[in-house]
Amino acid sequence: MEKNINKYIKEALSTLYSTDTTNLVIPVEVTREGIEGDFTVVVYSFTKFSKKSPEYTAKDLGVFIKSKFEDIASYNIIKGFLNIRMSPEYWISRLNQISLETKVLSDDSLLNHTMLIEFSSPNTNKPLHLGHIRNNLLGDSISRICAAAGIKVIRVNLINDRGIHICKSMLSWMKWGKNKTPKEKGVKGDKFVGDFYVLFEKNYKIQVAELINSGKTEEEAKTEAPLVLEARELLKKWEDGDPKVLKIWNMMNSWVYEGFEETYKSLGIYFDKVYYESQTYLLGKDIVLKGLSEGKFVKDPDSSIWIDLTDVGMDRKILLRSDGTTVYMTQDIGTAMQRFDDFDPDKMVYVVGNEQDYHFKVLKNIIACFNLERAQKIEHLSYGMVELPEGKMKSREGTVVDADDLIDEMIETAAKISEENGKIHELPDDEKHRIIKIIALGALKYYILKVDPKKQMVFNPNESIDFNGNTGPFIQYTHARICSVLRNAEKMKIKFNGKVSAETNMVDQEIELIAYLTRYNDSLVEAAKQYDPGIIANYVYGLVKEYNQYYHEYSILKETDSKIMQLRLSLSKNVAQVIKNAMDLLGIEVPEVM
RNA sequence: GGUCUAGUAGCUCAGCUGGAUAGAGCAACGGCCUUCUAAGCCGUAGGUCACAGGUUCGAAUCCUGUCUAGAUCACCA
Repeated sequence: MEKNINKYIKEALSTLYSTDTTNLVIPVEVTREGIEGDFTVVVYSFTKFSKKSPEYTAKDLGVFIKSKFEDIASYNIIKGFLNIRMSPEYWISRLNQISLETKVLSDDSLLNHTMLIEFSSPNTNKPLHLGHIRNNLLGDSISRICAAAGIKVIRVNLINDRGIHICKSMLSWMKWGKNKTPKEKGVKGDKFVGDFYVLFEKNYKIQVAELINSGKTEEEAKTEAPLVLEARELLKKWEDGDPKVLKIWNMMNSWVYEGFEETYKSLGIYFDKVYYESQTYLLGKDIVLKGLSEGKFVKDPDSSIWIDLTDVGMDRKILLRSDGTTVYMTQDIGTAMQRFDDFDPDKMVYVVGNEQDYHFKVLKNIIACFNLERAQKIEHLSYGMVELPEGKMKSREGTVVDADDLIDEMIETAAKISEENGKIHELPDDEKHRIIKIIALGALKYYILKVDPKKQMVFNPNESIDFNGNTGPFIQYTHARICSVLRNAEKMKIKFNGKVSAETNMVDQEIELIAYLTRYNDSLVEAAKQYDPGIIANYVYGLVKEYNQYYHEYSILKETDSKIMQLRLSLSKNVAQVIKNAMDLLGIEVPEVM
């Protein structure tokens, strides 16, 4: 909050009541609407030092700081609340300071840290869907936020490129693919492979039904269906390194990666390093075997290997199957250790849905068996699922919202709205498309990122994402509008010297805007600490609302007092800059015309 | 059954490390474009902050219990 107020109150407390203020937290807030003042100190907790009523305590403090510090213009007291008004000179100097500031002042607890963050982590048998979009956007935005707060960020993707699910797609293609490639069929690579996965499931289901009809139980049918047996055989061949199988595997995966790459590109997402499960699962296996020999794990009579976590209130968890093949956890152990070796980060953050809370608890415990320090660096950024109004998305019921389709729809809507309301008609086509895409993605990203990551969120595909109100385009629009004003100022040969005179008359709204601008740093640091882009989204929305009211009420370019005009230009310029910076943290671009 | 999340306006969400009168947007209704971009601004209406206790000067916020919803506890990933 406001460091000066903090300091002043502490000085007042120690002088007036000889309070030891070293570890004291001073509750300073922004004064609420409708009450005179800029900051409010809640004094109830100080009555134990003053031995006086809240009102008298507030009065003591008010008198002290008013007489001692010239920043303080006035104060008033309502019950236990000391409302402080800062001097206009103070606010103007703050505004001029912002204009000069380029670097964000971060928190010591964040600087010089290295953070490795894993996000996206797709399977190679399905195209990306709405759930992945939330994951990707969160990972991207948090990476940006932490980097802006002074943390060294390494973005990592982990591709789940092996396992029975891949074999199903492969088998399906080998049987019914007629040797066709995505290019020949004109289909995006990940969709192409995904379709074969669906085809497999379809035929598998038919086989299961037939077996049940011929008298098998459901469980028997599911494990004995010829297709699933073939898929297992394929997996075995893959693990044995059969060159023919590996060739198909490589080919199909490369199709998928091409498709993913396209989706990442349209979302504006990138990684510093990509890990593949196929390259870490054996390392995980080695670590498990080592752990077994060191007595950390136990081997069952059927020779499956387990960790027993009943001491810490959890269950037994399997680490290696009885046939010696690896499970999901095995590779995650390997990947984690590999990354610690590769980058030695201070924090290792996993952006993974909350359905895997238990998995990461167990992972932490397993890593702790080998290296306690490393285990403590692991953090699971657990985010809530995206649900449809009817409930969970189910691929079987065809209710999955495809990522590419959603982006395309957003672009279509943005184009329509721009056609109706926008000012981009006279721009060249490619520029027009660029801006439409910025708006479409702005709407989508803001919609998803403004929600607290921890919370489950509902997405209704029938109601398109809004472009009015608390939305990305609304914020982008305000930026474009300010840019327009500044362009006009230039046309009118109005000079903006970048500095506001200390004698400028200000209205309350102007002070409020300055105060809002000064809070950008706090939001950034808070968002970085909590891994919550929603804090940034809320902040920038509030700023924009405030500015729009002001913009509506006061003219900038028609102002006759030149000092006031400089103030308004400075405010506008700073608001535009902060919008740009804040939206950048969300991975959203802001257009200068729209 | 155990564990973990969550429940705030018709809908989608803020607010939650206790502070003053619980906020936005959407949807509904009514105003404001010959005036810097109306994707905007102003107004009306909409609430037992799931419920019940407790803690205290003060509780949407903290604690306990209950109800509801979701997740998880696999030789799936």
